Amino acid sequence: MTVEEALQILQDKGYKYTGRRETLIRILDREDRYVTAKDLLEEMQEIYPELSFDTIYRNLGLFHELGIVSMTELAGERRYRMRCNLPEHHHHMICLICGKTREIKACPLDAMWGDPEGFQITDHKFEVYGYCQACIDAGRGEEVFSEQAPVY
Amino acid sequence: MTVEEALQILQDKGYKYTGRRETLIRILDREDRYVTAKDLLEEMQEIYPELSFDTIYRNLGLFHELGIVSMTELAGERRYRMRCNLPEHHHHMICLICGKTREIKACPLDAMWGDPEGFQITDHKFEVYGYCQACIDAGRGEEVFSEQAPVY
DNA sequence: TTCTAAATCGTAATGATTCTGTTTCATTGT
DNA sequence: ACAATGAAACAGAATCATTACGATTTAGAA
Repeated sequence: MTVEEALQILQDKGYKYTGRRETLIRILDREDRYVTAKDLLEEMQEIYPELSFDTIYRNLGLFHELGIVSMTELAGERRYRMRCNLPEHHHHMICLICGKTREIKACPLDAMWGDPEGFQITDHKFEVYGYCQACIDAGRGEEVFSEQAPVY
Repeated sequence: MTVEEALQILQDKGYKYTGRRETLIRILDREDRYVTAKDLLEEMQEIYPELSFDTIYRNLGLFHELGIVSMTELAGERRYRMRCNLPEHHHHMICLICGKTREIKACPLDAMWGDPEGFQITDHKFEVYGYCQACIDAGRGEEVFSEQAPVY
């Protein structure tokens, strides 16, 4: 998903253009990895110091609804990223340190034959977690997700 | 995982036996599906009216650490269940209405050849969501997870 | 039975997310 | 360009799940 495509979607659906929305989309695009609402707020506040969480959440909610962003939970925290542009259905490897992702083209559901007996499938999640080369090389590993959110 | 096995693990690791712990384990075992901490508190309070959330979370944390319970997030809420007893690694289909699970023996990672270039895998998640036959037959669908936690 | 550390209680703190009332602003029609 | 309209944003409070803390109780060992 490019910035332009995202803005186009908003316009097509009749949502208003605002500088905040465009900026938020640009930040998501630039980050290109899973980040928290707080991360986004802090980046937004460099430009709009008065910006409130409300605006972040409201827009993330809208963007998610419109398929502009993806959401997942890592180490007990919700994280968001610009939905990636690969048109085909696919999955991701996610770096637990920096949140960057890498595509996995195969989908395990393809290996199953439709709905199993007595269960109607509506959705699924396949995510592989670990460390990306950049984080390994940089010796990172204790910073970002390290204080592993309490297990419960 | 049976109640006895769970209690044995606690004893082996030197944790104290308490009626509350045993009761919590028995409830988890009886439920045999993903439930919220609140669900557990309410069931526990039928027996121990004074029981606090602290006790629920502290024990769930401990149990999770010891591999007695599994945790996942459905519709924005953390849910817990007694870890199932299948000894081999496997995954689950999860009913979005009642939280019951069904095993999937295959693991998509088996289809991959070790770590991909430049990514060190530490963990993964594969879950299939939908509706179980019992919930379909009972015409459920609007109750349990229906007020879909806001998308964001 | 006594002692000690662990477990629990009671309650407060935290932190993320959501909501409400008011104000500002983008868009549309004049 | 200007005013009207409704959406978006603001400010701050409310809510909810989760975690933390000091005091008390209890399990298990001596």
